[in-house]
Amino acid sequence: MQYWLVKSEPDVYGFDQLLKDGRTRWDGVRNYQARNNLRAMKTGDLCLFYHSNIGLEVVGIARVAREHYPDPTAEKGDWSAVELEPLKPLARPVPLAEIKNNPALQQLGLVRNGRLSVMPVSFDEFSALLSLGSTEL
DNA sequence: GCCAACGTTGGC
DNA sequence: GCCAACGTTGGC
Repeated sequence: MQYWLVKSEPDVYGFDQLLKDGRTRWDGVRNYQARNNLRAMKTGDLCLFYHSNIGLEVVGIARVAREHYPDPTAEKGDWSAVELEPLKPLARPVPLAEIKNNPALQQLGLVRNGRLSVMPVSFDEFSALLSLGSTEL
């Protein structure tokens, strides 16, 4: 079991929309590092869902429902998509500012490289974020 | 709206 | 293969 963090702008596709849809294709990634992370995802892996640009907080947990396959939205190039389904929202969203102030979370990709949209999260980091979010699995 | 950080492109 | 120029992302 691996843990991940994915970013989305909530005015484009937010966690509420994922709850409504029940499942979605995670496509449009056009960054090699993020793509390679998508390819490493296994069915059942858990993803923290972060709202970038608006909100700036971790809002929910999703689960990998389908492993990577060629991204149908890519007209050229070697890109991948996965499918995600919602697990549950966080009881309390965790703001980026709080993450940045937490010594245990300084290694998080979100803090170290603000531009990466799909990143691995260690079990300890995942646990710490759930705890900050007053949420249990 | 600005700008820093990062990735990509293309000339040499 | 280097590096300058440019584009994009995303926090502030």
